[in-house]
Amino acid sequence: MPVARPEPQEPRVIAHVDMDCFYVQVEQRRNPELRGQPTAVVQYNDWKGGGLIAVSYEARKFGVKRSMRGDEAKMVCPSINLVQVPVARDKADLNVYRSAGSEVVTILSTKGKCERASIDEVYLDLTDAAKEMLLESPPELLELIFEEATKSNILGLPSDVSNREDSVRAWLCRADADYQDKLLSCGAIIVAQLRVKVLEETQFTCSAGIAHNKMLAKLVSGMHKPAQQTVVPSSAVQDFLVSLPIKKMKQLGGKLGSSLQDDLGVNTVGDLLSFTEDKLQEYYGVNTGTWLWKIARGISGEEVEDRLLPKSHGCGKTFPGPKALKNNASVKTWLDRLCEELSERIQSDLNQNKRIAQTLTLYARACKKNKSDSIKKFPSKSCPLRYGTVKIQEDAMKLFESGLHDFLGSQNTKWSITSLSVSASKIFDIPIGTSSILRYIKGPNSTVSPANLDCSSLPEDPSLGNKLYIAPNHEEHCEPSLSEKEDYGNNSNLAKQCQIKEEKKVSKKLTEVKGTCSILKFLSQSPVLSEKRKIDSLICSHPGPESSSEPNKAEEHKAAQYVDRNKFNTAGSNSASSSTWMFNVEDIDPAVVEELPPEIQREIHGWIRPPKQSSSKTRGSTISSYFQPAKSYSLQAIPILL
DNA sequence: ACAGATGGAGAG
DNA sequence: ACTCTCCAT
Repeated sequence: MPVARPEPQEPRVIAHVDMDCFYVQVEQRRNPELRGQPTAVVQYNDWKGGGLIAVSYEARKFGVKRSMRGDEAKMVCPSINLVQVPVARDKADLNVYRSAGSEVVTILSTKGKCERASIDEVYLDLTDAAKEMLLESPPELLELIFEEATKSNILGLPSDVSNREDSVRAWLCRADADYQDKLLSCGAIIVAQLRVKVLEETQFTCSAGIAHNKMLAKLVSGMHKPAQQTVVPSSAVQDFLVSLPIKKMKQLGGKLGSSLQDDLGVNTVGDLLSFTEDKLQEYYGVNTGTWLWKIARGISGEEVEDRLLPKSHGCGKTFPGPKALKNNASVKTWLDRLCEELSERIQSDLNQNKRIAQTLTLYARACKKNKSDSIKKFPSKSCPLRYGTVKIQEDAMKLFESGLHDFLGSQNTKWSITSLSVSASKIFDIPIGTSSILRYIKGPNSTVSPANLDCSSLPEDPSLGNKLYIAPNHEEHCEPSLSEKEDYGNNSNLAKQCQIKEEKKVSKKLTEVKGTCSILKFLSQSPVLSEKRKIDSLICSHPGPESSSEPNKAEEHKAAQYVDRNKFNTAGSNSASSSTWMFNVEDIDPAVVEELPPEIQREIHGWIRPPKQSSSKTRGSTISSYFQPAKSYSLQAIPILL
């Protein structure tokens, strides 16, 4: 349910920028012959020509609509070009569109706060930029108003005049405008500039709405398309809203909008005005009631978030009709593919944006061939996200089994899965200072790089367990510098140890480092390092954090340790060119953390999520707890930035 | 059952 | 914290 936000007192300048039939434009850039042609982007061609997900404006003239089938489109528009979405791992792969969207965001985020609202839409808060322009070069003094800006559509301004651009120019420059409208004029000019820049640098056109809040900006960004922008002067708001069909309002396109129509007889936003706030709260609760009352008056306090990246990553596929998955093996096949893609995407998010996802969720839709209660939904399931393709695949499969268990209940009927998806959410920036762990290990001013770590003479004897050897590349390898001393204080056990060892074994090439087993294990296991090194000798035998509390999983965990030796091959598959390494919590020995200096400990604890409440009460059944994927890890992943 | 894929948000 | 439902494109 929508909720009203406190509105800022100061007038704002907000823009909503929407790419015109974006996927089509991306394909047209790739193949310029498609420009100016009726074109649609379609996914999966095999059934009735595939489903349309973007339609060019030339094709729209023929009545081609999104979510038509390719065959239908051909019927109404025989000359249409149907371009297929790229396919990877037997599923649609939208990555080309995602990165094209990023190109646009990069440009649009240069003039103020920018919120990526979707793959092809952003909100901008241009208040500051507009104010600045008003001070330094107010439109009324501008000799040459920016050409594109004069093509704006100004709500409330007669548009059927012969010299439209002149009247727009006059409006943008009028000296007697109130402060708010002057800011909007500046906003319109800035947006026009941005749109031209987007076109120049990406070849993509877009449309935009400029208003005092997000709601109005969004409402009008699509009013004049393609490649146009629309301004909403505050004086035009009321007239514009009164006649607006209620369903056109964002958030009212669904059931709430229908309820407004069917239950209250509200068909336009104007109709809403006759209801008091109390009355609306009575019908729809205090939150939604207040929100409705305000939006009817064009009031929306929603802020533009400063966020250029998505909050989650998901990938899924539907298995309609006869394609439904009917056994565990086929589910596993598809889940593995989906997880592979998801893993790649969170890995590149980590590498490129230094962000970590914490939660893995599995969604599915299922049918029971039983009879009556086939309306029952397949429950979604989440668990801590562990990096590495194989881990994600394993956890996702466990989530599926858990969900299926709940879905079937006690019944023992046939089932079929019509849709599967996995998603990674709760994504956080890696805290600054993260690299201090590696700095610490490497020592100050060290030029040690993974390649310098000498792992060629690692002990063959697994019983050496917690000892690994690292070759310093110069004497001061472990000597804390002045700043490092400040950072870590005097109780730097490891540094001291290193230092002592260094002094003792000054003649020796290898320095023994105690207590850093897990971290060094990680470093030495990285594919960046050596491939010939014996992995077996590196496997530490420290117990997993959950093995004591969940005896029934101890064995499983032990086995997993050995299976997991491949994890870095997948988690860091492109780590040769990457600047980030990941390892999972089970790869770090808690005892190691205690040996680290407080500063480092604090850093690590900053990444630790409080452990979940003991699940033994809520999940009493042995069966269901068996199906639970790893839940007891309090820390899923630790990044090391190089 | 948008025989799609992806994303965001609020409520319980 | 997890799950469900709704909404948008």
